[in-house]
Amino acid sequence: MGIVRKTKSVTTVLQIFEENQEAKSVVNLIELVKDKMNKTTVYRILDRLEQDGIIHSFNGKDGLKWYAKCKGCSAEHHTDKHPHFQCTECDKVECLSVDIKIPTIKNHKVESTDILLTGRCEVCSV
Amino acid sequence: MGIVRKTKSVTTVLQIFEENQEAKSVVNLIELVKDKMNKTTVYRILDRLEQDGIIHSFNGKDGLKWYAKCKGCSAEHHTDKHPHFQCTECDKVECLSVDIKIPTIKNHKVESTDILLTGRCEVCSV
DNA sequence: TTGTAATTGCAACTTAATTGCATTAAATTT
DNA sequence: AAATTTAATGCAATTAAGTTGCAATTACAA
Repeated sequence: MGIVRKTKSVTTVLQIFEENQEAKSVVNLIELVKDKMNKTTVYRILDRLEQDGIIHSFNGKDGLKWYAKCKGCSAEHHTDKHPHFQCTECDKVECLSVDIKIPTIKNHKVESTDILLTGRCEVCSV
Repeated sequence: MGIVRKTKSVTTVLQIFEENQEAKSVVNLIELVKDKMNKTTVYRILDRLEQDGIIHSFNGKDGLKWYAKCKGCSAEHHTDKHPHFQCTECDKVECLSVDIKIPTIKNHKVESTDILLTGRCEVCSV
């Protein structure tokens, strides 16, 4: 179990993810709530929210950790095979709802799949 | 252009990639050559080799940077859409030669694709 | 209201990666 | 073969993401 007590900090972080579906980097999140809580707290809350399947994490193009709200995950069944798209121009990340087929790999037991597409987003591809 | 002079350090790093097809993390590479060159040199050589299309880089499951030898890349045409597989047990990374179809994303100009599969490798899945 | 254990703040720490600058050494020219 | 040029390197310091230990705080159940 991740979150046990619904503290002010937890509520604050959750609100950010509920405002829109956009993924956020930890760095970005820390900046957003820097007047309300410590960065360690942010890391720990994100950990717990992910354990509960409320949000999911992935690495952005620069290796930084990003989080976004899950649409159909629980603590037990944490399926997030959807790909992410990061803009090379504005760095923004979107969750994509396309389905990508991964073939089985001989002699390998694939447990998770991380797909990051990079390029120009709608706004930046003008 | 990346590499201009073929120094001892460059040769040393290249040899490592030629020994086998296995991908190596920068941390691992620095450790391997720590008696022969400075870590800054390792970072810079890897940068240059990648610019020349001799090796390619990607992020491993922990966000660390990994490098592996390219099979059909040049400085101009750096196509590396092959996925990578990292073992959750031994951390080893392999380049996979399977082809994964990425659908076009509406209003997005996809420039590159990074796919990282994680799970148990052949050795660790016993 | 009180007890207790989860949560937080803070400072220190770890580690990957970068930077500036003086020095060294490939490789070209003389 | 020596001189010249400048790419490449070493080193120390720095930046930044992420972690840890511990004391103080606070949610919440009894």
